[in-house]
Amino acid sequence: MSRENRELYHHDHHFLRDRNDLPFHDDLSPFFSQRPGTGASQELQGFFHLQAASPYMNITEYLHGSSDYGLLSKGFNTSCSSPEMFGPRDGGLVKRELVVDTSIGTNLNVSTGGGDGGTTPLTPNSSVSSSSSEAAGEEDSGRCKKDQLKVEEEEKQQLKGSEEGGDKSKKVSKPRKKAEKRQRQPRFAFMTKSEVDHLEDGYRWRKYGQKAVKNSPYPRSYYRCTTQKCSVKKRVERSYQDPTIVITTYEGQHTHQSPATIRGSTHILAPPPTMPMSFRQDFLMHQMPQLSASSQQGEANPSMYLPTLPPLQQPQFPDYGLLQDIVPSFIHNKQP
DNA sequence: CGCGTTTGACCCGCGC
DNA sequence: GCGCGGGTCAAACGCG
Repeated sequence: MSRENRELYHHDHHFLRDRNDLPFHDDLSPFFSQRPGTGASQELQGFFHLQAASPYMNITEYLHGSSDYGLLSKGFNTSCSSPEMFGPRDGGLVKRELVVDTSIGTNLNVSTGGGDGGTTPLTPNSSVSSSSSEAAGEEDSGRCKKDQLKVEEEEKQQLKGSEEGGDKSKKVSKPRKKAEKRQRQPRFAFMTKSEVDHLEDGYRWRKYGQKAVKNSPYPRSYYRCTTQKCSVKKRVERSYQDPTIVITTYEGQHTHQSPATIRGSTHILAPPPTMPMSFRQDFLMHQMPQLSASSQQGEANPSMYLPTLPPLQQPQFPDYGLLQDIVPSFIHNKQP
């Protein structure tokens, strides 16, 4: 590790320890903190509050303890924090905060054991918006009809238009396909301390858009998985409050293995089968950016990241032992 | 030539 | 109804 990196490491440490104003974007903050009755000014505190107040609600427990998506969803909704992960990558330094949002999506609320998948209020400390999943469902069903009608209408108009020979706009010569309603997928957000915007996660992404973010000098980039029939998307934006923080939001589940995984790194970190595929892969890829990046280049070298962990936290896996080890350590750091 | 990025325009939902 | 902002499309462009 270079001297520069070492300095960054210390900086990062301070960041975690001292900053109580973790930066979130307006649109992301609701994912992380949805406590009713809290003002906007408390959005940021909300997330931190959760980290501190829910020491036993970490992703590892859900990986271990839940055999159904409902519980997993609950846990995700509660917000999870990942360990600090340091290591040189792409010439930059990467540290990660893991935050999971499934409040928008409905896919995770698959038949929960207790039937409380999206409706059971959690602890007062949790940030769960239990109604959002339901609402999303209703919304979806409502919108579906609407959209279908719209599509039919558009088709009619298109026919009309072609008959009349009118092309009002050059740009939109082809009407967009809207047969399929835009469905909200489960989202999964990471906060990453990184110098690079687009982080390697083992998948291939194609950028399909970029938008300026309101109240932020940094644009938001939209990526889509390049694999055919895989509709996973991700948004990448830089926090306007702390430009060193990159917020990556995944949406959807990969219908395939990651290229990096295929190349033989799965035996090192086999995620639990209970975790949705994309979450498992993305999560692990994000926990092991160095690994995924290096394995992608055919030079897997776990020692690249192992030394960054204290001896006791060095993974004893197979399996996801690393997560198990790291998450509590991170949380312990948060304990007074 | 294929693949990925850029970028302006369009779509759509939502709040007022 | 209108405006705003987030999300997406697709043509143009760049690069290897």
